[in-house]
Amino acid sequence: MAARCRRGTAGTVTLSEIRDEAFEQTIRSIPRGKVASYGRVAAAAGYPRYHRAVARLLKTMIPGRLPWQRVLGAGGEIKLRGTAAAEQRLRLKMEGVTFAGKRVNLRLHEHEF
DNA sequence: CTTGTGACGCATC
DNA sequence: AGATGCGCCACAA
Repeated sequence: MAARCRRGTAGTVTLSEIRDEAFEQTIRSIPRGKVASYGRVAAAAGYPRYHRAVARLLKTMIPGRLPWQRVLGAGGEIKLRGTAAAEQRLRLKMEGVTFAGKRVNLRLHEHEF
């Protein structure tokens, strides 16, 4: 997939856009019923230490095109607040993801990249 | 250029 | 379990 450059202003592709692209693909690679932490997604995409960038992406994209619900905090904890957290939890349960109280059973659902 | 803030992560208390 | 502190990166003011 190398013929998809040219975006942003005047055909330039920023590094952040490249990372976002990698993050998106990585998130999409998480199969149904599996989950991964922000840090794991970042590392799997080839950018360790960029976990915060992953969080920022998910927040900004506000996507219906990514399985955002499969991205959790380290330890399988949902890092959202209020209704959003409830929704994520519901969507995960619909996929068959089981919870141990407040957190996901990573032993069963953590995705290996 | 410096600060503050954030869907974060990890060690420590 | 909840609170703090430090590290990390991006971005707005």
